[in-house]
Amino acid sequence: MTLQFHNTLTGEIDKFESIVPGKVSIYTCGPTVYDYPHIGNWVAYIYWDTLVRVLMANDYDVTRVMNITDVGHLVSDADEGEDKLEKGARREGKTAWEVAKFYTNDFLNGMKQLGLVTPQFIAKATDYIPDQIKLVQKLVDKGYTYQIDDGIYFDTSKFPTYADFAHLNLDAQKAGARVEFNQQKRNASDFALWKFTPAGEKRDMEWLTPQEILEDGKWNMEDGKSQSIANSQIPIANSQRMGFPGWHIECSAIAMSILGETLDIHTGGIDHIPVHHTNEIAQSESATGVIFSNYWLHNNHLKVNNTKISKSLGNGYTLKDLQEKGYSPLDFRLFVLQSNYRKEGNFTFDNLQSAKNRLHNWRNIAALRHQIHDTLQSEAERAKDDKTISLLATSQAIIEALNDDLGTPQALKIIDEAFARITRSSLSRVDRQSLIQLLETIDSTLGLQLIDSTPDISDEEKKILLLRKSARERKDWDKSDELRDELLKLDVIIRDTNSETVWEYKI
RNA sequence: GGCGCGUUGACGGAACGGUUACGUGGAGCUCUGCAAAAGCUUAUAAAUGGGUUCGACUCCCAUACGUGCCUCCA
Repeated sequence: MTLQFHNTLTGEIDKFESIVPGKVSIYTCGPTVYDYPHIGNWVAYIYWDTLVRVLMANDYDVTRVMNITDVGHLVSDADEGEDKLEKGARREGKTAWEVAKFYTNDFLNGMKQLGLVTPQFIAKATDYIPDQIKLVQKLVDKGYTYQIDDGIYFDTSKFPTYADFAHLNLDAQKAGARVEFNQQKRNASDFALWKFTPAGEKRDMEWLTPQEILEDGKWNMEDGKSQSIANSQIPIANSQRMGFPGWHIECSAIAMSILGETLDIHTGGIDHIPVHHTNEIAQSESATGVIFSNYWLHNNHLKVNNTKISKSLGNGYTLKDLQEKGYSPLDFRLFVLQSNYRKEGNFTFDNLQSAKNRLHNWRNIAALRHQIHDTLQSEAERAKDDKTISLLATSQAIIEALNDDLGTPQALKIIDEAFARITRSSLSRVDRQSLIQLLETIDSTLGLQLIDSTPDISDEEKKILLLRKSARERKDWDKSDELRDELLKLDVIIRDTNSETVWEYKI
């Protein structure tokens, strides 16, 4: 099976081909750091992490960029309303910079807990202000922009394919819109590239608006009239017009600065299709004249108890909430992998429990590697062994399942079937090396850390096991049960099969 | 008001125009020193009504319900 993904750009499952053979560039829309991420946010990062792991399993050299939106952009697509970071700052009595730093660290910590591969570039928007200005400059120079009272806007009517990506019906949307648009905008879909700090305000995060991106060195004053900055009546301070980037410009600027004008893959949530990604495409392709990204992958959303997660409803659990209820980030990771990234998921604690149990069972399989010895049989004999052969084929089957548009549910099924073959057979017939190899494949593609999370039992515990073995051999059942209880207290469960005794983790 | 999506068993969740998905949980049986595991069995699976077809969970139409975007949010 070749590597293929559902591409929003074409609406089809497309065979993946990178621009440079063997190398792939990916841009992932990252978090806005003004609050704790909820489980719905994490779903996206888990799926895109799987994408990266699958590409690596196919021997691609992956260069991935994820932005951190640490500059306040506005709360709505209409470029109106309160700024999230400034709002968060007020809520917590901190500056926007402090808020951004705090939640950036929290996010990075969450990534670590979930076992997400760190992107090669984690780009903070505030570190790329000059790049963003440069991109605005380019669009100004090419005539794609216009300036109104509150900022510099992109004229979407100058990008004829604007509606194509999201299959928008702009006229119908305008007619049905329930929000009022900024009356100065030429088209309802026009968006801000650069916003001016409102007169008389001081923001925590603001930068000097370069004269070059302003129209003829003029700007509209509050009375709506254009005045020249050369006018000596205007105080010098006013000529230093402060501003900040619009909502969409950072992703284009960061992506192209680091990865070049055309990316292989751009990822994000489906909610980004109609506005954010549509705007990214418009501004990027207007500036460069070449296609911005060859593949666009979008993850569906997660619901909680069949209702959507939203900040305003306050039903978004955080990783910490899950941990307080006894579920680890990896339990959640397996829960997420149980469904396809394009399907709307539904989170309930029952479902999470189901994933937790599944992971626990898998860990007990992984622990078997400590309990079997390297087989002494020859290569020829090993090749004859069904179990060995099927375990080796399983690794390849997992990768092929994932290659087909990130088929994580199918991959999990393959793992279950392979593990079932192991539990059914006598331990002496399982080849240790091929089990380890399978576990390594699972960990590298799905990030479940089966190997790291399943250490061997202690020497003390092994000693008890041996004592119990001899007690059983002389049919001293009282002693045997006593030793079994002793191990249970140490969180080791044992079970006796026909030929041997197997230990498992209690938790 | 405009545009779109979904509806599979107790729960989660796949594939597929005809063949047991798989997992988690429940019940029963077998095996077993006990326990556990495993194996086997089991519970009216495809929202509803039509249509196409030799045959539909799978394709088409309608209805119901749910839900998403257009407004924060992945």
